[in-house]
Amino acid sequence: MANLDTFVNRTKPLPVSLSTSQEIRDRASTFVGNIYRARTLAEARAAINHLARVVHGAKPASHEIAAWRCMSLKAGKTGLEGEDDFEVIEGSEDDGESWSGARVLKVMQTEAVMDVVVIVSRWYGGTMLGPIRFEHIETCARDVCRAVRLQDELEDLLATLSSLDDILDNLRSELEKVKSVSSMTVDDAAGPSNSQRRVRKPQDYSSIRKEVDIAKAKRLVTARENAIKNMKTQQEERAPHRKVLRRYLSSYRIFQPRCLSNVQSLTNAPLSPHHPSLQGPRRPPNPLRADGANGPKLDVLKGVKLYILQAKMTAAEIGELYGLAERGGAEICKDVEDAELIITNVSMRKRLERHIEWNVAKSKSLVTPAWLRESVRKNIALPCGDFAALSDLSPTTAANFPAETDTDGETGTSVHPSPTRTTSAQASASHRPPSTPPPTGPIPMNLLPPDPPYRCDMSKLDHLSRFSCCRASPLVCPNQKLCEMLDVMRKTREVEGEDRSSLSYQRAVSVIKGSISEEIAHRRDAEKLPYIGTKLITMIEEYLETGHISEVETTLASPRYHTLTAFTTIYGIGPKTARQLHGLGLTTIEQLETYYGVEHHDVVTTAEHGSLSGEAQTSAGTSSEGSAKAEIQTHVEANKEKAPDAVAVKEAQGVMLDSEEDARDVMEENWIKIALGLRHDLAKKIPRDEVEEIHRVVMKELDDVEPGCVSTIVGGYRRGKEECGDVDIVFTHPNPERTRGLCKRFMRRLYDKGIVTHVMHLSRFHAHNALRTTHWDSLEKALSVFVLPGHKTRRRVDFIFAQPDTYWTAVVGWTGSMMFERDLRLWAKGRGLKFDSSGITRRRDSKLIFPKTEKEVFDVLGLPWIDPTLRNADL
DNA sequence: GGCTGGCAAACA
DNA sequence: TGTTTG
DNA sequence: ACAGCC
Repeated sequence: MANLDTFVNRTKPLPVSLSTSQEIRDRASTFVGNIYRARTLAEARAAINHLARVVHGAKPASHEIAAWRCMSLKAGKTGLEGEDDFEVIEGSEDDGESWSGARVLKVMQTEAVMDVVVIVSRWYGGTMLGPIRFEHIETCARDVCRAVRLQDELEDLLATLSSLDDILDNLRSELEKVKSVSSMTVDDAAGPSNSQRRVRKPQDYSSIRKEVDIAKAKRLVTARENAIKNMKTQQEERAPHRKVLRRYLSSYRIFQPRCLSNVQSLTNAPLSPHHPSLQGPRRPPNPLRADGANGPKLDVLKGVKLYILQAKMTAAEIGELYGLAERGGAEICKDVEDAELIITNVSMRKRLERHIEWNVAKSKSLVTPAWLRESVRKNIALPCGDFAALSDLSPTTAANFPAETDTDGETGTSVHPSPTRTTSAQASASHRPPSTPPPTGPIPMNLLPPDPPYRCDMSKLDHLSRFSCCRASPLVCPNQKLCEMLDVMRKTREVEGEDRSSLSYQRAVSVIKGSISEEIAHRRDAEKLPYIGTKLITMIEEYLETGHISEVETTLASPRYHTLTAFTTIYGIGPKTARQLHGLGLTTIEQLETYYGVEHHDVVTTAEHGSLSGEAQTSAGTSSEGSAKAEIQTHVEANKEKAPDAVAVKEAQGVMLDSEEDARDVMEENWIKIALGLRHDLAKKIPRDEVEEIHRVVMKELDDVEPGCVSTIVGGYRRGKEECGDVDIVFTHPNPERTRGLCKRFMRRLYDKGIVTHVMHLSRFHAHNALRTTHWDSLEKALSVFVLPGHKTRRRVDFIFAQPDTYWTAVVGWTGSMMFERDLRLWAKGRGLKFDSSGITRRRDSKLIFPKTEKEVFDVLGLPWIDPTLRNADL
């Protein structure tokens, strides 16, 4: 063997299959998939050849169907200029099995694997399989793609784990050193406190690797992180000088771009720092940001007036630089004119002139972000000349260097500008007292609402566009009555499960709301509108002549319509379930309650908190509940009584139900039961000022959990509704690492404090798997039931936590309205983009785009700016 | 005339 | 897996 | 069971 190996004389290792799928056998044909790493076309080709000729050499397959996706440098590019230097090279070959290569490629695209080649081999057995063969081929391909993704994720986790282990070790020994020096109290150590300085044997994670136990790896990572946190607090208590600690923390952070270790183990070629696999969803946190923004205050830049030009910067970088500037004690100017020093990534005069006048620039010192980083790191204001951002300006940059002038005298300017705000886009921003600046540094300007607000240029809107995101749709339109009638049609179609028809009516409503500024007086006013066809014209004509629409009237006269729509108002009951329940013979919500076994004390939540709410109580309860009210009293007094009562009611009406077999399926203790209990509260609209109060309370609580967060109230409130069905809030934190898992932590706290009574839905998103490696926590959300302290009525509040990079797409995505969102996606699709609330992706190459402001979301999509209050495309 | 119409994630 | 949610 | 696109 050794001889053979030397004989083969290869410079590269043989391709090794990263994963092999299960064999699929169907009528004498066999399918099996393999996946190989391939960073270039040549590597892909080598793998294909190797599989076909060597691996399958003894028993050649009839077809070796292959597809590849490689991220590669564009010709003549270095990779140093950013993501634009890269492109995706993808392709496929059928090897006689027509169309199949493309199918494999499609699977790879949806599975978002990159830098791999997938080969599905088929041994043909003599029987034609028909189209089913494509399913087999795709199954094999999907198998191996998913396996590789899991492997990648696991390797990432293990790499993190071992680096965390190292840090932990170092921390332990440091801690012991400190202990032995400072005092003799050894008793209160955390963790294994064997004082011997033993060298840790490298942890054995091979079983995790073998079992591909991602869950376990994740648990271990969390455990290590917590351990480190504990050590850190201990260390801070014991040793006031934190330099050592910071060194370890920063080493941890530096290691965090875990994909780096992965990628490099696969190839000898060092990766450019801009390789998209390092950008993309899992962005490598800048190590300097980690302890840059949070480190101790310095005086290096005291009195230096800085302006940070945000053009060509990522949100993360902006955050980092603001943090550094704050830490260095610099004064951050809102206006270029006030500044002496400009931090910028722009290196070309033309580009700069779009933001700053040339004459102004000439009087300043323009440096790259590296200057700020280095100055803070070395704790000395470095000469600017070495960091000139524009070579044209390097003389003035050096000459205008402000730190050289005596700054100590200007004590007046060293007052902190403190642009810090914890805020929403609304006027009701919750301000932090100026005396206590947040420990996390100032909030980057781009995360704050724009000042002044964007103006909506009506002339740019296309009122006859097919997309509601190109139109201005006010809350109420001149044809509101007509819209309400059409919405009745929409609703019947919806509850009846006729989606297409429902969509048509919804479109019609949105078109009318967005395109007509005056009342429709004649059918020709409506005829020119898109989505208004013959049927809609007929209805509109009838409305114009008679003031009503017969089809709407008959619908409104139908008990079934009212039952179904009433049922669907309950959280968790959609059209299908509503129809099922109706089919069971249930017609009122009260019957639903008995059906689901809701007990009355569940129902009347408001009264439960205090029987003083007699008024609210009667208005909520229907007449049939007159006796129910009495029952509640007895429940509260004597709990023993309630069970027989409830059962009795249930039996009385539920006899017929018991005969239904599948009725039991729906009966389980579930959200529907709880939602039924809360229905009176949840049906109530929330006035704007209460929305604002909820927001204030939420921000105050959040400030204790994680200071420095930014938020925007979205949803109907932001669209200007006077009364809202629920409250939606989008949050982020300038430091991306602060947002991870924050949703869960925060909900836990609110729940413990009794502010949130139910969490119906808690999620970690794994959206936007656009690149090879999985990325975590693009968006987290919680749907909750919330009660303001001191209030009685429970409210639906949705919490959405976004990474700073995706903050504005999240805001746009959650501001709505529904129709506006659908059309945003549709519009984006038409322009080769994919929009959702956690990002914008260019379909061609899966490149992620992170708009830095809400306006930029619209710019990227090529849309005119539309004010939130004009996004009411639904009724 | 045939196809599309928004979408992903979490429950049950 | 289908249903519901935003 | 409605409308638009190709």
